[in-house]
Amino acid sequence: MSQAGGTYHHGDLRAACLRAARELLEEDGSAGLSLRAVARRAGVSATAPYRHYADRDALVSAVAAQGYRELAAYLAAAHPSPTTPDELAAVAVAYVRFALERPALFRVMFAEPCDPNSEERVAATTAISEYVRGIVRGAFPGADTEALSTTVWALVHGLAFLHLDGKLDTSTPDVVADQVRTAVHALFTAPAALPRARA
Amino acid sequence: MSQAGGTYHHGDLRAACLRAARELLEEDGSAGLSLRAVARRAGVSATAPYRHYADRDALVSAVAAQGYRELAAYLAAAHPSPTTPDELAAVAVAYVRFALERPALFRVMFAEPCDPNSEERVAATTAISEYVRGIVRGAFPGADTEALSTTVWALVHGLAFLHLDGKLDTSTPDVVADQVRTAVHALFTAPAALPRARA
DNA sequence: CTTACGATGTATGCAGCGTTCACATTAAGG
DNA sequence: CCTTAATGTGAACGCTGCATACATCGTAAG
Repeated sequence: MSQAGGTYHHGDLRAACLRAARELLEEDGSAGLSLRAVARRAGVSATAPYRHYADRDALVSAVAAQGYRELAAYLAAAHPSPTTPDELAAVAVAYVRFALERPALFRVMFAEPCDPNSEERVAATTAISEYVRGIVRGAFPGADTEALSTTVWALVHGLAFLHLDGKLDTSTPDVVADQVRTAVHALFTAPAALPRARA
Repeated sequence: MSQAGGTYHHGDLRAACLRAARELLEEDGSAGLSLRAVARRAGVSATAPYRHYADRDALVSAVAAQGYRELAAYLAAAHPSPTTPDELAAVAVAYVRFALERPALFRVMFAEPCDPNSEERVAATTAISEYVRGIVRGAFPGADTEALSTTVWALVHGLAFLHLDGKLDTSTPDVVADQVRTAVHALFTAPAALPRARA
């Protein structure tokens, strides 16, 4: 099944479309991600992808979901289970670096109106949300997990987007990393004050 | 000049296109923002807008720039020159509310690859950047203004985006406002620790 | 072995989009 | 009044997403 001769049936068009979409995304940005271009790259007729994706949005959602999974892996690789502020900052740096290394993908993941139709996409996003929550819970058992998770995720996410939009200095990766570390440390020098936050 | 009969020359097509674009954005989201739709709404031929905007991106940039100016005014209206954490939190709440009230516009402003070609757009963004810096400088004279500005803007910006993408609870405006206030206060209970941040 | 069937890919066609170009109309100034 | 530059029009090109009807193939029952 996985072996495709290449005559009429492709073999695994679904995966091939995803691959092609990722490539187009990196090459031409999200503007170049068209179903027809994907089909061309996969060496298949323009309408063939519709057998595997209901419409363009479905393909985009699949790409986004894959991006979420990769992001989770990327963060986990930065540090499996951070507890100290330094370790947490390392994960934050990884988050921003992920965004800057795959800007188009990151935009597809977050900057587009996310329809709650795609189960795959929703699952992937809640997974990363849980991941952040888990980290905060482990690192700051006394704090209001919910509020603190929101705060730290928002901070890191905002840093990623502002860098992506050129609103902050992105001259070198080191500069970026320092900005992120500074911001995260600013947050966690006052964990004791948080537990009183509203639910 | 401003009075247009309506015969052949429109009178102020440039402004009319902007208005139409804003309306389409609110009605159909950014997907519905097409040059042809703008032209139709302005009661003009499909190619007429090209006399005033080089291409679609130029129109979008103009819309974004207008959004930036409105955002600045919106924040200033929340509090002219905040100094206490509470006042600053009020501005932050306004920022997020702006995003949630005009989601499509906010996405156009930030979620799209911002080409540095549009002078108007760059000017508007640096203006708001300076605005944030000014607030931080006034509220926390002893801190590292640059780092702290980055941190607070990123936090608020991230909150806005996560809310926009449905990653946080947006059931009621009050819930949102509380989340924002909590996050901002978490930041500013530890201002004394910040001055040692790198430049 | 044959045959029918479901899954997969193709061909065609429609409407909408951004953009270009040649042309029409008009307001403004010498 | 007549020229000129600015502004709006119309047709046309290639691209897009998408729906529909058709072709091809693996497979499994008879």
